[in-house]
Amino acid sequence: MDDVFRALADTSRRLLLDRLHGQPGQTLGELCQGLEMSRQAVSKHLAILADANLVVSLKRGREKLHYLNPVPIHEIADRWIGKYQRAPLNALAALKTRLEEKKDDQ
Amino acid sequence: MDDVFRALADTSRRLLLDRLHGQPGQTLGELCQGLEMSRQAVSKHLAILADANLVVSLKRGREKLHYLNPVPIHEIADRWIGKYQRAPLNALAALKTRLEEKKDDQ
DNA sequence: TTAATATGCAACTGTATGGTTGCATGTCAA
DNA sequence: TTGACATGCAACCATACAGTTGCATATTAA
Repeated sequence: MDDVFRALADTSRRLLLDRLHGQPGQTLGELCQGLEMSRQAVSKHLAILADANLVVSLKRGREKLHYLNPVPIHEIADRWIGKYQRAPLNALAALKTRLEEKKDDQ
Repeated sequence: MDDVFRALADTSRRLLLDRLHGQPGQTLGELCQGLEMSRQAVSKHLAILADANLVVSLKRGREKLHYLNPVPIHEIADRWIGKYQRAPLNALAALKTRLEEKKDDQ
């Protein structure tokens, strides 16, 4: 799961996921279009995303088609975020008002 | 939102969130107990979490009480993960079986 | 006031990371 | 077969980052 969090930490990689979500099966070259990065930079990002299993790929001739794999994101949502969904929002709201009352505290 | 993803990328910081989730209002010293890190390392992590608004704190005398703020996590779940929840799992499953059929691709 | 406690700040270090350039490999088309 | 195209690999660079050590500041208690 660490791989997934690490992979998601970078804006460029989240952008790539976003693009693959919008249009699945894009090649490396297609993913590069419109980006400021070099092809090799994109390739490295894709490798990191693939290591985290967030992207799977399929070779077709000299091209490589890339697909978003939402499963790790689902798992994070279920196993990790779910835990914090049950966090006491009301208790925090009360704390926040206390903090706002005496703003000098930082 | 970038701050939040960055903050969540580190295992130690997720551990700290976990501890604050289990027992809210802990001081820096309390959070250090049982960890291998130095106090300053924990302090830095807390600063990063605070920048991302994942942790809010409240000064009480010479102590500083730390609380988990689940709001940014909720926002990520709603605004970001929600988008991928609607990703076509079936299409991917089909792709995966294709990949497994000819494993030499990778 | 003084000592102990709790935290904050700053400088420094090693390593991870994002990015580049250059070249190699593999595949398609003429 | 030859050239163009798509991708892969390796070395290199600058910066970010996690962590440390050392000292400063602020609060409590004797």
